[in-house]
Amino acid sequence: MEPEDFDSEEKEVLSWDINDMKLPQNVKKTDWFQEWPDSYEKHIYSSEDRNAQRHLSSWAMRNTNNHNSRILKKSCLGVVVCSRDCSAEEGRKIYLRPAICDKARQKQQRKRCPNCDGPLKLIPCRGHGGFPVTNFWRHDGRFIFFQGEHDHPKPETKLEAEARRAMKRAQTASSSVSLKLKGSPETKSLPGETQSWGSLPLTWSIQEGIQLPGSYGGRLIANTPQQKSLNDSLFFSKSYCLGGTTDLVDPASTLGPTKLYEKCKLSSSWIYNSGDLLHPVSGVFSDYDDRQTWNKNTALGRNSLNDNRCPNYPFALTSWPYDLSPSQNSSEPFSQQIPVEPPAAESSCHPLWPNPGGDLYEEKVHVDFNSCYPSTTCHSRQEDPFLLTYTPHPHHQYSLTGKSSEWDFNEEMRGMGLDHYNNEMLLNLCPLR
DNA sequence: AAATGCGGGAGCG
DNA sequence: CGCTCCCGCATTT
Repeated sequence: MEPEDFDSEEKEVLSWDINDMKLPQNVKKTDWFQEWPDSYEKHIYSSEDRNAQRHLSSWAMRNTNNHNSRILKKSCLGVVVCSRDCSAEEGRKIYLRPAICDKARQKQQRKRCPNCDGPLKLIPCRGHGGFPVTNFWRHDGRFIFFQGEHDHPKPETKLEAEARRAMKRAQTASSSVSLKLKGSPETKSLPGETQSWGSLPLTWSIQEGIQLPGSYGGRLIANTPQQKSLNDSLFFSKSYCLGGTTDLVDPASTLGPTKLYEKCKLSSSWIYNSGDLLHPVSGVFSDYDDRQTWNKNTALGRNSLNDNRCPNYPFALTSWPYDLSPSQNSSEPFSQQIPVEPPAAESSCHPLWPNPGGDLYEEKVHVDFNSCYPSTTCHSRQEDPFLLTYTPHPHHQYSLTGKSSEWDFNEEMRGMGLDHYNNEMLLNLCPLR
């Protein structure tokens, strides 16, 4: 669709900027939550969207003070990699999620690579003209507006990271037991949480390859119109890549965040339709104003978190198959030689675990499958880092150039039955098997 | 323990 | 002056 095809009202909805005094309130369709907003994107979410309410992102984003209480600004922390650039089984690289808390992050960097025990290092995000990618959120009326962009490999999602930690703990516990039995010195390795799980081959698979249900493995986001309306199904759709937006790479992404942002402001050319993203750009959310509103909504229990019936496992798997889209061809040279992918997912184990942590985006997951449409189209360029990491075949290494974090193996996976992967994944993921 | 959000304050153009 | 980033604090998860 061409911009010209929109009437003035539609243009208003498409041309807003997070900094506008007034944001469009005549939004007919809200967007499905995007876990991995990349390139320059703008989205309008329902104020009832839990993910949006929480200003979530699979990218490791930290709050940044912009001295504007109405607009929440968050900047990307990048990704934690092995300084030795080691490869795990089948060439998988280590991409850990940077801790959001400064203190925790410093602590994290003192830990060792779970795979080779080498030192870890944080690769800062330079997606915005050399500076960290920024996301903006603003609550306004019944909507939550998002604006932002990214350009590097994805780190593991929050859920994955949590899962990994949980797994590590479990491992530690079990190794302690075994140590006592065997008298082996594993416990000493606790410098980094990674160690414990690092010893588990399976872990890697999990971390990298799997997405947790909860982790709004966003990569799978579905953008079909139908999906949008299903707030409660959001997670599900994401996980399963039901909708599948097409994340396109916007040239603007090469610009710095600020410039992009400005560029966007100036041009109302993006076409962003909630479900159908014609022109993805990174986003900023603006729902701040209505925070209370959502809180109320949330309080109403739209999505009860207690609902644990969602199948954790399935989600994880789903992501892959759907991540087909070859990257967003980002031609941008990644400043780091290291592919910043999403941090390994700890969550990988989730599938098997009875809802570790219990808070994995719970709610939505259980969601109605009916409402989801497994579409083959899904996929957004950015896939989950994990997904990427998971390399069924050694030769499937993905090249992380620029922002694109897509791996070739995705292509291969395409066409393969999901079930097949799921099963395999599960097996691989499950350290306890 | 971490994640999140807020806001003071410093540095820079 | 506007913007960004760093840092500490408080609250939530």
